[in-house]
Amino acid sequence: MPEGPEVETVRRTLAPLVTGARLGVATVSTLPLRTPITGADLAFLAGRVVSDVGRRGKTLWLRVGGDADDGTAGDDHDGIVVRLGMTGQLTVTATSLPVLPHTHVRVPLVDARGVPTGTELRFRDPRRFGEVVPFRGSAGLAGLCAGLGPDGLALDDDDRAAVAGALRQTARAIKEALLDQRVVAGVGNIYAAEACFLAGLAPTRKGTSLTRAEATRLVEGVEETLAQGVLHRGTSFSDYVDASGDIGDNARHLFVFQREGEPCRRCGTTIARIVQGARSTFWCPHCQRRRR
DNA sequence: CCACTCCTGCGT
DNA sequence: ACGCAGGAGTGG
Repeated sequence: MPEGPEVETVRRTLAPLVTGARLGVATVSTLPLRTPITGADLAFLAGRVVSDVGRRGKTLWLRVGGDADDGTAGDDHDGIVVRLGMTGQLTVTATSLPVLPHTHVRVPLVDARGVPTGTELRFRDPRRFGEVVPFRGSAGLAGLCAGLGPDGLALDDDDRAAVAGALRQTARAIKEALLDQRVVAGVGNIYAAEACFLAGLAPTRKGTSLTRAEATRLVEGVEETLAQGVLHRGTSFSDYVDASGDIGDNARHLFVFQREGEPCRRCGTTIARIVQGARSTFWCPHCQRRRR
């Protein structure tokens, strides 16, 4: 997926397209997503106005205000959470454009009288590891974000200290620890490897082996690589697109991810690939020499 | 800690 | 035919 920078790019491109817009009646495909839903589960959206598009880590949400068309009273904390999984796409598309295969949720945008405006929100996800989950009331969104650590794109000094401390406490390899959304939210397989590179640390280093200075560098590396990802509007290898359907440009700025066999951009050493926790890790054996 | 699961698609 | 893919959860 779509890791934090990609989800943030979706949020930034989606917000101006839907904020203040009124939603119509959602349609939902029959194939189950990670969390199965039906059209009835999204019926509360009809007639409501999008008030806010938010994100924490890889979790994106739309909140709606006002009351529903069916007369039931709305709560300003109602909405939907969208998780993109590996191949999810959340776009605003002209209704006239072909509906691509694997499109699972469609929500038309309508005017005050309920007349379609000609665009719709679409969630497409070939592998169906993603999900669209309705929530009602403030406790609903909080529950869906429970367990997420601080957002890696918005760390304050307290967060930085907490993340560095958590990394120094785990017996796991640092690259695997970075994938744990409870430690820091929004880091996935691309940016975990990139953060280790920027910190000059072998991805196999145990968290408990890090000095304070190394842990601080690793947190800085996380922040730097995530910020670079947003700057370049996300990394597109296959499926990722923003809310307008545009790909991101960050792949060409990566130092190690998916660069096995290619020369390191810093030292020319051949980038290596190893497997950690059943997932590929790319790294530069020279720039990330193991110390200790 | 690991292995395995959910899925589809693409490259070799 | 097989391995691999940006995620995340479960069960041993």
